[in-house]
Amino acid sequence: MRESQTAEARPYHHGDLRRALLEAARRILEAEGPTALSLRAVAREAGVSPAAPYHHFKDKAELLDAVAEQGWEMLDKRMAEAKLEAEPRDKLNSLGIAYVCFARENPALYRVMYDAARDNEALPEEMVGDNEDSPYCKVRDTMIELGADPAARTELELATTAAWCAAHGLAEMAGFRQFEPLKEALGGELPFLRAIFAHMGLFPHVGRT
Amino acid sequence: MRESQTAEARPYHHGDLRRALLEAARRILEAEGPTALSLRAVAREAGVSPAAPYHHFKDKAELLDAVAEQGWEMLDKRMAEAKLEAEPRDKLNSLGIAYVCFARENPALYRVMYDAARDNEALPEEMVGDNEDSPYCKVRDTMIELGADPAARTELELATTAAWCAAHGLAEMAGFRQFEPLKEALGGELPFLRAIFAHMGLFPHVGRT
DNA sequence: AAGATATCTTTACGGCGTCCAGATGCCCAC
DNA sequence: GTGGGCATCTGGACGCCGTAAAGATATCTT
Repeated sequence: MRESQTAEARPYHHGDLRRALLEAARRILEAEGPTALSLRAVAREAGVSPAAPYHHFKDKAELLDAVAEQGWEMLDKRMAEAKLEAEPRDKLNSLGIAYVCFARENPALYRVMYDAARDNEALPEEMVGDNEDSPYCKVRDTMIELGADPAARTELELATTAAWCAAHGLAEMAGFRQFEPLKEALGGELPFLRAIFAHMGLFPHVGRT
Repeated sequence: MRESQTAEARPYHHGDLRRALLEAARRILEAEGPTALSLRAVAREAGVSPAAPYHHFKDKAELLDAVAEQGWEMLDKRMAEAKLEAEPRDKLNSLGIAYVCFARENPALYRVMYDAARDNEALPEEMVGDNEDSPYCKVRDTMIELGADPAARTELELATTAAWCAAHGLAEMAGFRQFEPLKEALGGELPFLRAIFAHMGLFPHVGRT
C-alpha cells in the first residue's frame, strides 16, 4: 500500500513525516541559513500544518537536536574517512583538517550543532563517549598510534580535549573576514588551516618539558 | 527639571535611554540568559514602550552589537590587567587564562559577543585591528617579547591567530559537562584550563621543526 | 466490523520584531 | 520669551513565531 517514497516522497496523511521534516529542515538550512529555520517554516516546507511536527518532536529544540545529530553523524563519517586515507604520520592532522573542513563547508549546520550543544551544556554522547569508536576516541586512539602512552589516561584525555578545542576554535574563527589576507598570503584556505594546526601542539606530551 | 539620575536613574521622557537600554540588556542577560534577551523585554526592563529603542538602534541586531561591544571592552580590560600583573615568562599564558576565565564567568555575554561576530562574519575591528593596542596586538606583542622574530610577519600572525583559536575553542568547550570528571581529577577548573593550554603549542616557531 | 490509537488539521493565544501615525517635551532662531 | 522645528517617546497594528487544545481522519488490533 501507500505508494511510498517515489522520487517526490509524498508522506500524505501518513508516511514517514519525521524524516521528511528533517530533510525539509536541512533544505531550509542550506538555502536560507539558521535564522530562517523556524518550526513553522519546516512544516510549511514539508507541506504539513504548523502543529504536525509536535507528533514527532516534543518542541522546537528537540527538532533542532535531531538536525544537529545528523550533522554529528556526517562529521563522524568525514573523520573516519580522513583517518583511513591518511598516512599514519598524518592521521592526526588529517582528522583536524577534516573536522574544520566539514564546519567550513556546512557552516549553518555546524552552527545548529554547537548551538544545541551550548544549550545542553554538553556535546552529544555519541561524539564523546568512551564506549564505541566515537570521533573523540578516533582522535585519542590516533594519539596512541602516534606514540602516546595509553596508560597515562589523564594526559591522553587532556591531549585529546586540547585537540578538539583547537579544531573547534579554528573552525569558528576561519569564517571571519579578518583572516582573508592571511589566507591569501598562504595560497588559500587549506594551507591556512594547515599552518594554524602546525602552530598548535596537538600531540601528547611525549617527552616535552 | 527632570529629577534625573538618582539612584534609580529615571530617564523619563528624555534622558540617556541608549545607556539605560544597554544596562537593562545586561541585567536581563545575567538574570535570565541570552534566550530571554528580546527587544521588548529590554524596553520593558528600561520602563519604555516597545518601539522606543528604535530611536537609538536601527534594529535588534544593532542593540545586540552594542551589548557585544561592551563585552569586548570588558575582555580587553581583563587581558590588559593579566598582561600587566604576570611575570614576563607567564604573560602569554596569563592572557589566555584571562580570556577563558572571562568567557566562563560571563557565559551569556560571551555568547552574545560571538553570536554577533558570527552574524557579521567578523570580529570587531577594535579587537583585532593593527592600529591601537587591541587584544590581538597584546598577544602578538607578547610573543615578540618572548622572543618571536618581529620581522617574520606571517609567522607572527599565524601564531597569534592560533593562540586566539585555542582560547576561543577552550572557552566554549570548558562549559560542557563531559569535562567535569577531568576538571575534578586535576583539582578544579583553573588547573584544567592551564593543563589544556600547556598541551597547545601557543608559542611562535622559534626554532621548532 | 469496531473500537482504540496514532497522526494530522483547525483554531486560538500570547510574545516577538517592526512599522506608522500621533503625542510630547526640548532647543534654538527670532 | 515665544513659537516652530526636531528629536524622542507612545499606542496600535501587522505578520510571524512557538505552542496548546479540540476535532477530524486514517491505520492498527482484535
